[in-house]
Amino acid sequence: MMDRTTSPAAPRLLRIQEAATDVGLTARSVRYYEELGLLRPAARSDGDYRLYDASDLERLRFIKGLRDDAGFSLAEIAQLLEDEEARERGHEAYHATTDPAERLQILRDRVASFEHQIEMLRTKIERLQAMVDETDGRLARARSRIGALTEEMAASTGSEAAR
Amino acid sequence: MMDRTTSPAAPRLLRIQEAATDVGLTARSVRYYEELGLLRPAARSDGDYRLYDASDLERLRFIKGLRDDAGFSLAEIAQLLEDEEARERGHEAYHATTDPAERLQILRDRVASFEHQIEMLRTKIERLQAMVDETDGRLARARSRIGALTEEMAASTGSEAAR
DNA sequence: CCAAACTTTCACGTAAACGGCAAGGTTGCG
DNA sequence: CGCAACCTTGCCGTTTACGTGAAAGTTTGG
Repeated sequence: MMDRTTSPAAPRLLRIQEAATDVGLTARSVRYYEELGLLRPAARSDGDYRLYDASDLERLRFIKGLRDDAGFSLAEIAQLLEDEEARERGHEAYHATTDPAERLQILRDRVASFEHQIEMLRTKIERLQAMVDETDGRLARARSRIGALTEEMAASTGSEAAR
Repeated sequence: MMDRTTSPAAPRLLRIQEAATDVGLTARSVRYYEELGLLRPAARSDGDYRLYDASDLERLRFIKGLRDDAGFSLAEIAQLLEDEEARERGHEAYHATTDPAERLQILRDRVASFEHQIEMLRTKIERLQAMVDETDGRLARARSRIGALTEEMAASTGSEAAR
């Protein structure tokens, strides 16, 4: 009633600066990622302005997450995204056929791809966890020394008080 | 009898190339790390060759682990190592005093430093884990679709066989 | 003692991941 | 329609983390 948008479900497109700050990047970085083939804007305006939609923002957040959190290089990220796209192409191929055998194969490829990605991440996690464990051990030793020391001190004050 | 090394418990020093390949780095990287203040060789030969001992190798492995596994920058690693050294200085200060209160303070600082380091690592782990979880979910969905599909296929073959 | 292999410092080169600026085109508000 | 604010491509600059010599000194087996 009140909302009289022209097209049904307008996709809400953002220009580069807004898209970038939205996900915590700079416009320059976003253009650079495009240059590397990590993404392409959903559309361009008449005047050739880049226009990004929600899925683009998701993709940008994914990239930023991999870069900042996981410390992956943009080249590695490109690889992961290529795998992702292979899965999407698989998705289309999946709907393009009705042959259950073909569909099964597509799904199996997806599974393998996911498993590969998970393994990459798990490897990193394990190594980080090993470092945490080691530090944890040293932390525990320091704490037990604190415990021993405070007991000692309590004992000595106690004997003083007892005198 | 057979082993007639001059000094008792000779520290076994390596020159840069052997030390580097030993831990999976290049000599250049090791020199660069020294330039950044990440480590200093345990000794120098008469002719000024860098000589590394076991603890140097450990330190180099630590650096490499942080760089490769955790994706930390050398600047971040420098920070972590500085914290570590602060702890070591604390260790010396610890043995230099007998005042229990002072010792307690030193131990508390150590604990705080360890806790800080663990938190840094845990943060990274959590973010990676979140990515694993998401991928895991997608993996599960793909697998359940495989399950449904194979059942479907089994059913259709079954009905054919039943006819 | 000598040559091969290793090392030193100094210096320049490079790939990755952007930052920043110039010259010009685009949008959109008043 | 005018102009401020944003965008475009192009290009050069910068930082990080090394690679790659060059020229000279050091070690060590034979």
